Amino acid sequence: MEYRFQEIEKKWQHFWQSNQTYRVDENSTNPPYYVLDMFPYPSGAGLHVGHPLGYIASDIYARYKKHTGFNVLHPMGFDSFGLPAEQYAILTGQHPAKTTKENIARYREQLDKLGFSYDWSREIQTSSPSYYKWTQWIFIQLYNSWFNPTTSKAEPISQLIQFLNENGLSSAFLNEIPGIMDADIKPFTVAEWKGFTIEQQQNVLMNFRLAYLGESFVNWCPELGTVLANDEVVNGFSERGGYPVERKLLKQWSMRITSYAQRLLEGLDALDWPESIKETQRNWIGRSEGISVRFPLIKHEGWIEVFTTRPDTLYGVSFLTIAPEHERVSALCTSEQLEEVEAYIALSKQRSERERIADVNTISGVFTGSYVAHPFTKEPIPIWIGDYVLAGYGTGAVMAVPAHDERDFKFASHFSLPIKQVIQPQESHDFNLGAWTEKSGVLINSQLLNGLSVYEAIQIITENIVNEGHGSKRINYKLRNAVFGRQRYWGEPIPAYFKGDQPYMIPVEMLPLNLPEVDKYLPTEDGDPPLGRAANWKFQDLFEYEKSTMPGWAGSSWYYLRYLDPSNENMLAAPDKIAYWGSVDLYMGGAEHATGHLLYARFWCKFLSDLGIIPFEEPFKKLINQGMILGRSSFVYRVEGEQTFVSAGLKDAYRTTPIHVDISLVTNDRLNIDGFKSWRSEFKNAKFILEPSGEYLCGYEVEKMSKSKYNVQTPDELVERFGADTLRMYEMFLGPVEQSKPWDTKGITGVQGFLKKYWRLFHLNGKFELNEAKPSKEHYKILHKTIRKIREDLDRFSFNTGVSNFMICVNELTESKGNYREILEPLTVLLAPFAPHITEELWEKLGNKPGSLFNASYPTFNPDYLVESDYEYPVSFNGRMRFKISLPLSLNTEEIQANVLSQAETIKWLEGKSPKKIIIVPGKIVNLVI
RNA sequence: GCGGAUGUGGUGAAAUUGGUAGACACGCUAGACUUAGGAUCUAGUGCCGAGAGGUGUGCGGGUUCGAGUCCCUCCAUCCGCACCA
Repeated sequence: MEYRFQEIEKKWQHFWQSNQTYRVDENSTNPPYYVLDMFPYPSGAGLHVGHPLGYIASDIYARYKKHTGFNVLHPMGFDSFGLPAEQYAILTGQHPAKTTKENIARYREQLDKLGFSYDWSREIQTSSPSYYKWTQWIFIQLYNSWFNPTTSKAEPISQLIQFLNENGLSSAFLNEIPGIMDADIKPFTVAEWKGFTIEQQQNVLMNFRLAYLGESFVNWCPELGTVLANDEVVNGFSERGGYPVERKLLKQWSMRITSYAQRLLEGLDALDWPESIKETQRNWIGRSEGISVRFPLIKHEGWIEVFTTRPDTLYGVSFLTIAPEHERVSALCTSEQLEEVEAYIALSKQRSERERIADVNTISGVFTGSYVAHPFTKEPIPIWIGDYVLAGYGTGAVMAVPAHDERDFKFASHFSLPIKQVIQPQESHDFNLGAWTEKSGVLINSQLLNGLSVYEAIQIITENIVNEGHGSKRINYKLRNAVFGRQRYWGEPIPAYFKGDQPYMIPVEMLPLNLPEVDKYLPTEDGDPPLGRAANWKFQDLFEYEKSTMPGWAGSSWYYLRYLDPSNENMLAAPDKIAYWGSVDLYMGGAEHATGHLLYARFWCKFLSDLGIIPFEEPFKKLINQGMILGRSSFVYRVEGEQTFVSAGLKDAYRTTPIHVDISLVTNDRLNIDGFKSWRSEFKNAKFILEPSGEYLCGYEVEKMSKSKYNVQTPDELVERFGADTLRMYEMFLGPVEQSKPWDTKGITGVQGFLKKYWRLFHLNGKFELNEAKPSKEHYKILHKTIRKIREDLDRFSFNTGVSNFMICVNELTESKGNYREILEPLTVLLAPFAPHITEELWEKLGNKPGSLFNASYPTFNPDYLVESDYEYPVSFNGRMRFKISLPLSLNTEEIQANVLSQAETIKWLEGKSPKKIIIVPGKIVNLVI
C-alpha cells in the first residue's frame, strides 16, 4: 500500500483540531516545561521556508518533552502591531486591522499544514485590546515606579516622595542613581522640596520615573514621521525601510532602562544563551569603570568634569575636548573665538548622524579661548570643542592625552597641539606614527607616579583624586534610555492625558484605552501624529490624550507571560499560573533580536519581578538561535542578442547573460522547459542548447530570499509535493539548527525516500502486515541503539543527526527484515516528534486508540541489548590504522597484545622491527610504535 | 579597530570525553527491472596511483603513542558593535 501523505496529513490535522489534542492546562502531576517560539509579525508575504526552521525544531523538542513525562506548554501567537501594516494602510486606505487579520489567517493556515503541537486556545495577538490592556497597565506601573539605588530595585514612586519629604535630595544620593545622569536635576533640601509647587514636584519626580516624559536627543526619521529607538537604527538608517535618521531634540516618552544596566549585565552570566548574543548584549550595555575628574576653570566659576578610564595618564593631558552640545560651550567661548565657535556648532548641528558616522576620519574642532587648571600641576590647559566627543556619554567632555589615545593623537596632530609622553612604551614604538595605547609600560614625566606600572598608577592616582576632592569613581554605561513614543497609528495608545503640560495616567480601571478610528493614517496638518485626527481624543471629554503610540517591542516584551493565562480579564496572568509554569525553559528564535526584543523583555521581566508580580528575574532560561535560511537562485543563460538559452555546462562557449528563473520551474538544477516557455510571454518561442543528456541545467547562486530574485520557497508548495513530515525532517536534516545555510531542495527526495521505506516496513504485498513473533537479539539491538542515539541527539538539540540515525535504523531494519511489532511500535513513538502524521497513522493501524500517540511514553534504552562480546579493534602503526581484528572484549591488555602480535598482518607491518611501545586501550584501539 | 562564530569530499554534513576522518543524504558512474518514473533495487564513489601504497580536516608550527578535536602564529569568510574617552 502506497504512502499517501496528503490524505494522512489532512486526516490527522483535522483530528487534532477537532479533538483539541494539544490543549494543556495546569491540572497535571507532571512537571511543567515551557517551550516558546518567537512569535512572528504577520507580514503580507506569508511564511517562507526559513521561518518554520525554528518552529519545527522547538515542536520536536516540545513533543519529546511531552513523551518523556512533562506537562508541556507550547503556545503561539502574533506580534501584530507594526509599521508595514500601517505603511500599507497609508498607500491603500485599508484599515491596518483588516490587513493584519488577513495576514494572520494566512500565517495560521500555513502553520497548520506543518503539524505543530501548538495549543491554539492560548493564541494571543498584541493588537487586540484584551491584550494591550495589560501592555498599557505595565506602562502605568513603570510610570508609577522609580529605581531605588539603595535596594537596586524598582519601588513605588510614593516611597520616593516619602524619602524626599524626609531627606530632600543630596548630590551624593543623586550620583548613585543610575539612569538619571542625563537629566537636569539639582539637589535640594527638605524645606526647598516642601516649598515647590505641585508642578515643580512633579517635574522632579519625572526625573525618576521608569517610564517618563523627557526632552532628549532622539533618532528622528522624517520619512516614517516617527522617532526610533537606538536598536531600530542601523548605520544611520531606519531598520524598517532603510530611511535616513536624524538627531533631534524632542520631548518624548522614554523607558529608563539604564537604571537596570548593572542587573541586565550581571543576569547574563547565569543564562544558557549563545555566547555571541550574551557578548552582544554586554557590548550594548557597555559598562566601563573609571573616574570622573574635575578640572577647575580659570577665569570662570566652577569646573569641567571629564570621565576617564585612564587616570594614570593624567600628567599627559595637553587639552580638554568638550562636545559641541556641552552645556558650558557658550559661556566658555571668548569673544575672539565667538564667530569660529558659532560657525562650528552650526555646522555640527547640520551634520546628520549618518554623515558623522560616514565621516569618522575627518578631524574637526575649534578652540574656545578658555582654560582649565590641571588639578595637580595647576598648569593651564586649553579647552577645545570637538565632535568626536559625544554629548550623551560620560560627562560630554574628555581629558585629551594625545600620546596615549588614538583619537586625541589625531586631534592634536591636526591642530598642532602638544603631545606629552607619560608612559615609556616598547622600544619599537614610534610616536610619530601614533599613540601608545597599550596598558603596559612604566610611567614617566608624572611626578609621584614615575616608575610605576600602569596598573599601579591607576590605583594610586585614583586614590589621590578622590582624597583631594578632585573627583570620584564612576561607572559608565553605553546603554541609552529607550525612546518609547512613536508618532504612528498602528500601535498601543499610551494611556496618558494632559492637564496643561502635566501628564497623568488614566485610571487602570478604565483600561484598555482603545485605539481610535481615524480618517487617514497620516500626521495632521499641524504635524501631530495620526491619533490627532481621532474625534474627541480626550480624557473625560476634557483633557487631551497622548497622541503617540507604543513601539513594536512593547507588546513583545511580556507576551510570554500572557500565554500562561491568556484570557484573564483581571490581571496580566494569575499568580498561581505564573508560579506553576515559571519562566520559559526553551526559547527559539532569530539572532536579530539580540539588542532589541531580548534586552527589553529582560528589562520588563526584572521590573515585574521587583513589583512582585512574577517570581523570576529572567524570562528565558535557554535560548537557541536558529540560523537564517538563504535563498538559492537559479539562472538560465541567454545568448546575447537571441532568444536562445544555453545549458550551464555549455555556457562558456557563448556570450551569455544570466537571468533569474523562478525556482518552481527547476528541479535538481534541471529546467522544466515547457514551464519556462509559458512562464513569461517573452520566452514563448525560446530555443535551447541542451546538454548531451538532453537536459537543460541551470546555474545557481546563494542570495537572500526575495521575490525579485524568484528564489522564495514557500513551505506550502513543498508540503503539497512531499508532505509536511518530509519537510519537517528535511529542514532538520539540512544541518545544525543554529547554522545559517542556503535553501536547497536537492536532498528532500532522500528524506521522502526514508519515510516511504519506513512505511514499507509495515506492509507486505500491499497490505498492512507485521511479524508478530519475538524479534531476534539483533533487531532489539538495532532498536535500542537508535533509542539511545535519538535521546542523546534530542537532549543536545542535534536534530540533524537525529534524522540520520532514523535513516540508519530503517535501513538496517529493511535489510534484516526486522518488521516485528515489538520493534516497530516503539520506533513509531520514537519518530513521532519528528514526523507526527505518518506515525499517528501507523500507530492507529497498530491497533492503538487514535490520537493517543501524543501521550505515549517515550521508549527507554535498555543497555542489556547492546552488550557485545567481541570488538573490532583497529590496529594502528604509528597512529595510522592498518587493519582491524575482532577480539573478545573479555581479553585483558596482555592477551590483546599477544593476539595482535601473532597476526600475520602485524608481522607484515612491523617489517622485521620490534615495536618500541604498544598502546592498548581495551574496547578502543591498539597502537604500535615502531 | 574591538568582540563573537566558522573553515572537513563535487554538495549539505557527521565524528558528544584526544582513539578507525568523511556516518547519513544529495549528486555522480555502472548495472537490474522496465512500454519511461521526479519510481524501485544492486554495486561503486575524498584525492593521487594500474597496483602495492601514498596522501588528506584553511596555512605554518607545537604537545602526544595518537590531533578535525588541545596550545601558539597567521589567513579567509560571516555576524555584532564601533569616535564610548
